Amino acid sequence: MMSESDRVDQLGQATREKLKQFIARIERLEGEKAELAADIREVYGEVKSFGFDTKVIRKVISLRKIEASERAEQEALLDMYMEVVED
Amino acid sequence: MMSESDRVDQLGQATREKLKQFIARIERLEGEKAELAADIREVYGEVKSFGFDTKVIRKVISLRKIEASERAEQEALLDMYMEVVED
Amino acid sequence: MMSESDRVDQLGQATREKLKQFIARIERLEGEKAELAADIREVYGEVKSFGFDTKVIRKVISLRKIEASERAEQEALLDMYMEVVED
Amino acid sequence: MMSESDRVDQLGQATREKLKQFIARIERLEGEKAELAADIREVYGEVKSFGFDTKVIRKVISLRKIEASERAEQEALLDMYMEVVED
DNA sequence: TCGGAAATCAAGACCC
DNA sequence: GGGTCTTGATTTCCGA
Repeated sequence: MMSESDRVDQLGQATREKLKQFIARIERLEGEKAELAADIREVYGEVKSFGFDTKVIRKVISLRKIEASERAEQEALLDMYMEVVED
Repeated sequence: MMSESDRVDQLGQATREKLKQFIARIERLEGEKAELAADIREVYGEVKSFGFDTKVIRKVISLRKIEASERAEQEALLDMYMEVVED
Repeated sequence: MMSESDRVDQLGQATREKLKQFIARIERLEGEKAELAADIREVYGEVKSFGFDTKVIRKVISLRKIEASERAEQEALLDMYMEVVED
Repeated sequence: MMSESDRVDQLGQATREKLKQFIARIERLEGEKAELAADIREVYGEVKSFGFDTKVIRKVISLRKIEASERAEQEALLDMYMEVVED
């Protein structure tokens, strides 16, 4: 059977290059995402040291997220109605 | 190396029986779930043949689902406040 | 601008009633589907507490599903042959 | 019973302000995080349209992540040794 | 009906 | 160790 590296060798140089670029882009984006996650954790740390209950804060934020998505849904629904009217 | 069937043969009869029962239960439940999915698709078919726009209906239903979860979140938040008061 | 509720008001009473019924039916079916999903999750819980590897069980079930659909395909094929013979 | 808003009113103005700031910061960070997640999804879309198998790419990336953390572990170990030598 | 895009769901990681 | 977050897999959905 053909080994993995043999197979990789058969990829064109350009293809291999493209592959490397994709991986690099994804890894960079994931790195930034991980940094943001760390930042968020840090803020929660501050929140706690300030005497707030992080559990409640989390719940508030998740509630607001749901509210936002409800607004988005309502707008989407309204847009659909508008289209009906326009036609 | 020991083949899969040899290995299965080494399971006790009772264990094998139990395994078959689990699989049967899951398959039955998944079958029922699939039936319900088919029923839902069918209702959307009726909806469409009735002249309603299924896209809108879907949006309405997802909005109502979000509303329900918002209510749940609000209750959870309220519960947390209540605990604070009780303590 | 005409509000959404104004527009809904313009739907005939019967149409509105029908719409409500459709939504109610779909929501009921989706509720039942969600219950079954919960049941299935529960069975997997039992499976695990029984010492089986759920990952393997999942694979077995998906294989059996594929086999079943293959069988169905083969039967369909056989039916076609049969029709040819009959005709 | 005291309403939620009554209770919030009892918080000092400064405290309330601080709370709002924390929530705003977290929501902003989460927004950016969500954008990055969308970007990543987009890149995977490109990957696919380029003819690569995303499953394989994902596996490569997760392997590289593990390798990176192994390297980090080894460096940490090496640092420990170095400290011992230095002391 | 197929294929891709999106939602959903469960498992694993990870932090507290 | 409990709970939350994230990821990966599966399923579902829609358009072509």
